[in-house]
Amino acid sequence: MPPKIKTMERRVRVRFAPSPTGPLHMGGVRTALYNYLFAKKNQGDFILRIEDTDQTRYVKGAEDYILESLKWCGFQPDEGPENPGKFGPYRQSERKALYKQYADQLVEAGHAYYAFDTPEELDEMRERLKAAKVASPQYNAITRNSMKNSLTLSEDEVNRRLASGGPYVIRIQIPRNEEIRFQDAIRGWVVVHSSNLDDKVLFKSDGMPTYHMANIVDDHLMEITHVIRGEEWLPSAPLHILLYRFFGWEAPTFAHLPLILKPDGNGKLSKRDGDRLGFPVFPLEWKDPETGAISSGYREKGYFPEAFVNALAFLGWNPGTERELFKLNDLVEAFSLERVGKAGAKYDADKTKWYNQQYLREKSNETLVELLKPHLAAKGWNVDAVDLTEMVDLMKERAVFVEDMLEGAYFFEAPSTYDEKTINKKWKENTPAIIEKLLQVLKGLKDFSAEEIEKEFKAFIEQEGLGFGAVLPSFRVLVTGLGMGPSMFRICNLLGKEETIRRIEAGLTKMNG
RNA sequence: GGCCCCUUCGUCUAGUGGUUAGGACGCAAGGUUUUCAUCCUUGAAACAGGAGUUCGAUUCUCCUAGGGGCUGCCA
Repeated sequence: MPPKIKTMERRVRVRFAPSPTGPLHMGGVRTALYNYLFAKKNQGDFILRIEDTDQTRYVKGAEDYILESLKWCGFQPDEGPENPGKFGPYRQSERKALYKQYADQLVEAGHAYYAFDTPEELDEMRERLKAAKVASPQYNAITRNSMKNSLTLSEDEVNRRLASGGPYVIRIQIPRNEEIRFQDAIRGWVVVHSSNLDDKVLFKSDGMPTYHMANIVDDHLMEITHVIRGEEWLPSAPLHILLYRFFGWEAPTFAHLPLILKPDGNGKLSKRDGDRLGFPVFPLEWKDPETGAISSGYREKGYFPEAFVNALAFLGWNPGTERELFKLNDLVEAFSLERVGKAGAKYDADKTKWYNQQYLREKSNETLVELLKPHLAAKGWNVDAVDLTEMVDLMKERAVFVEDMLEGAYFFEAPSTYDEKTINKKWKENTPAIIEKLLQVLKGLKDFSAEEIEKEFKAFIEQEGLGFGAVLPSFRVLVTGLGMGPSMFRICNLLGKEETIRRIEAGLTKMNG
């Protein structure tokens, strides 16, 4: 036998398919991230498709929010509503006309049927089954026989109802007794018996397809090769497999991602968690158009996108090495679906802060100055007199966020209060006299460099027979108002001789008074 | 309730049929530092439980427990 000819590998195409029902939360961002990483790793396409088939849940601004979030994170779709490829349109609402024929096709083939039951009748059926202690009350192979549909009604009646223009839905007809199996890229074989599936609505009475229908049709038409989505979709994957089979289409590879869980109690992290847990669940700040309520975002909280993305990537995936710091392009290189875990991961907000600290320290002083400037401007400080590069160099080691460097307020204005704890502990009876002497030493300095100040300071305390602890804290608090901070000598140098002396004199006066 | 998925330090995780079960965050101690932070060193901290397979199971199988998801004309 000749060897099997290996067909040309299809170009990898993945999609991120959020519904615009509000801001995208971090779980959604991670799903988008993994899709992007997988696509880029395999030289494929990352597609954004807006799943807005539920017109009642549409939220204004949500789509823009999604786009902006992806942009902030650094992974933008190769095709999407904003930059259509040849598979458009990329909003399902704009593809509406397309779906009906596929639903009809299924009806004709005997894989789907019309159903006319009202919502009340459906409720009633579920209640009845519940009362009868049926394990899973659902519209299925058993119950559909006692409902109003094209399987139970006469052909005439069905035609009459359809012709009347009255509401109807199209439901899939799940086969009675068969095992549906598929191989998930993350979980291996998943097997479900068809008797556990229900006759899901494929086509709604408002003329829109449901997610199940639209997602299969669009993934096929858009030539999606891999469906990478959250684990919450796992239970409906068999339904999707069945649909591919009924249409006679090749199913894409499925990969169901583990969920991101709340760090406290239990359950998956959800939009509703907002700021309740002490950290944002959204990439960007979101203002609810209805209530005006604001939910904080990582961007506005001062997180770097690379820190946010790095932290997200490591929630459920790891490279198998001990390296922790990966920027987006590093992630692309290292990523593989095989290394995605199966179990849900509790989100650790502290770890994200740590990532932020790492990335902050990695940035150049010049970059940090630029990032800090808007914050300084907001404070209304005159920053011209201060060497900001030096200031940032002093402050960055102790900062997690750019904004933390604002602790160095004393570079721009003399302290108005003095840290009480330091005063109580360090300001002794003889302190004014010591500071007075120190002041004279400083006044006598020609060279006000940090090195020179340090040298003279040390000589001074030695001569006086004092320890650092007896002088420096008081010195610091007079100049900066604080009991802690970076090198005093560098601070003085940065402030300049004149300003340093002025502050000490002012402080001495204040303390004596 | 039913169905499906999952289970290594507090958290994120690496790992192998025979390892001192490794790393990171966090925590604690010590060192450096005038101080805080940084940095360095050290430490405490895990294979859910029970059977089975095996010379040997954290690793393979089954059961139990626990956790999670789904159970809509929502996605």
